Amino acid sequence: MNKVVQSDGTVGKALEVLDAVASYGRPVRFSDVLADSPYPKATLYRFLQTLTNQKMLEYDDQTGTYSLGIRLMRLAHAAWRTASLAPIARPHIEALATQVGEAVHLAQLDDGQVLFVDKLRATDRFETLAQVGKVAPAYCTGVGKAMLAFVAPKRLQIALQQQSYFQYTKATHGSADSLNRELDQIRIDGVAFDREEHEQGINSIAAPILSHSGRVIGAISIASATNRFDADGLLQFKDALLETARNVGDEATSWQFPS
Amino acid sequence: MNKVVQSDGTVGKALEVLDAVASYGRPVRFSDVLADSPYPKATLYRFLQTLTNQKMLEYDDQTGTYSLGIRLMRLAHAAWRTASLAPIARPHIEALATQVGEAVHLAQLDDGQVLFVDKLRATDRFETLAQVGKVAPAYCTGVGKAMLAFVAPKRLQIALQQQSYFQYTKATHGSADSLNRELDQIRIDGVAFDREEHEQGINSIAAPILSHSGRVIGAISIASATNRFDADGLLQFKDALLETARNVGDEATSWQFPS
DNA sequence: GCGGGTGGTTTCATATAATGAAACAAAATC
DNA sequence: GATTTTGTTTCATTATATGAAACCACCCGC
Repeated sequence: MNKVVQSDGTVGKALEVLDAVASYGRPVRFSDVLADSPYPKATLYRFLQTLTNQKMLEYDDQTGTYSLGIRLMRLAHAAWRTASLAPIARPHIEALATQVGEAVHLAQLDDGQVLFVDKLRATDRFETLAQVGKVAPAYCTGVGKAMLAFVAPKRLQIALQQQSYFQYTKATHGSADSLNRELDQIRIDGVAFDREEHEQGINSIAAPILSHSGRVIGAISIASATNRFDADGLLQFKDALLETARNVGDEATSWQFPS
Repeated sequence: MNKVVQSDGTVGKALEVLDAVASYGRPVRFSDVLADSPYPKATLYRFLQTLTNQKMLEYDDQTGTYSLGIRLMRLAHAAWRTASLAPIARPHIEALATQVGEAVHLAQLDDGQVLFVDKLRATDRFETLAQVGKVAPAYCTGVGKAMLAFVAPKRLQIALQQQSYFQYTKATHGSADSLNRELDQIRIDGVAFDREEHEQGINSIAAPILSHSGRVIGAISIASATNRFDADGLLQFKDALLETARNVGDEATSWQFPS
C-alpha cells in the first residue's frame, strides 16, 4: 500500500536513522533510537557514529545524547539559496509585505505537505508558527489549498491521500470530499482562504505561484490575526497578492528557461 | 597537513558528494560534478541517484541539473529547534533588539567558522549578509572574535590555523599575530568589535555566551551601518549586550544540566 | 540524413564494506 | 557488592559498493 521504499543501500538506511533522530524533537540517547529502529544494536551504533563523524549529528558527552548537527544548517542554507523560490521571490514579497503591513509567507509543496521557505513581517504580537523549513499540513492552510487547487490531477490524487485530516479546529476540513469542494471554488476565485482551520485566531488569504507552463511552483499568503482582519477583510489584498504571485511566477520561469 | 578525513564508509562518501553539489551554489549537471570528483562515472552516478531518491538532491528533468533537496530544509529546521541556541536565546535577543533598535545576530562556532543561527531586526536599508545557516569567517567578524577570545587554548590554536586571513577590507586582520593581539584586548574588555573588517560600512559589537563551566557556546552581536553608529557609538550598548549574553548563558546552562 | 562527439546510463565480475550475533565493558540500580 | 541496564567492540559471513568498459541517445555541424 505505502511506498515500497526498498531503502536504497547503506546511504538510505543512514538517512533513515537521521530522520529517526530528527523525529524526536529533542536530544536522544542511544537506547531511545534503538527502541524503534529496525536495526540491530551494532549496526545502529555504527550509523550513529558515522553520522556524528560527519557532523550530521552531534553527540553530547555530558548527557550521552545525540541531536541533529550543524552541518545540516549549512547545507540547508545552501539549499535555500539555490533550490528554493525564496531568493527570487524575496523582493516581491517584501514589497507586498510593506504594502499590506501584514505577515507574508512563501511556501512550496513537498510530498503533500506545505514547506515554508520564507516569511516576512511576522508581527511580534502573534508569532505564527511558520518559520523557514517548517512544515505544515496542506489541507488546512491557505498556501496548501492554493497549491493543491492547481496541481495536476494525478498529483492531486496522491496528495489528497497523504493528508491526515486531523481536526485542528472546528473549521478544519475532515475529509477529502469537503476539501475537494473547496478546491473547486478556489480554482474559480484564484485565491484560497484559511479561516482559522489550522490555528485558532489566525486566518490568511493565499495565491498559487504558477510557472508559464502552468505548473504550481509555490504559494504566497498574507496572514493576519482574526481580530485585525477576518476573511472578508483580507479580500482587499486579493489583487496585490495575485499580482505578486504572477510576478514571482514570471521571474521564476524566466530563470529556469533563460531564453 | 589537513584533516585525514579517511572518509568513513559509503555514507561519508555520499555526503561528500552532497557537499560538492552544495559548493557550486547553483544547479549543476552530472558532468560538472564529475569534473572535480575523485569518483569514477558509474560510482558518482549511483551516488547522485541515491541522494535524489532520498530527496537530499533534486533533479530537474528540464535542465538535467541537480540541486540541493528540500529534505535538507526540513532536517535543518529540526536541527535549529533542537540543537541550536536559537530557541533558548530568542526571547532574550528579541528584547535586546527592541531595546536598542538595531539588528541583533546570534552565532555559534563551527569548525573555526561562524555559523549564524538567528538574526533579528535587520533593517531593510542595509541587509547584512547574515541569515540563518549562513557561515562567515571568524577572524573578521564581531561574533567570531568574541568566541575565539574565550575558547580553550587548544581549540584556539586549531581555529587560528583554519582562518584564511583574506583581506575583505582595509581593516581586515591579515595574520594570526595581529588577530591574537586583538583577542587579548577582547578578553580584557569582554566585548569584541568589528570595525568594517568584513563588510564596508557595517560594524558591530559582540559578546560571547558562556556556559557556567566557562565554555563558549555562542555569541551575540549588535550590528549597525557606520553612518548610524561608529564603533564608539556602539559602546553604549555594551552593558545591555553583556547582560543579554549572560542571561542566555545562564538559561542554556540550566537546560543542559537540569538540576 | 549522416558522422562523430559529448553527456549520460547500464552491465558485471571483483573488491570492499556493511552486517549482526555474541562477547565485553561500564554504569546505574538495587 | 550483586545485578541489571546501557553502551561498545569483535569477527566471520554476507551483502553491497565499485569501476572499467560497453552501451545508448542526443545534439551539432555539415
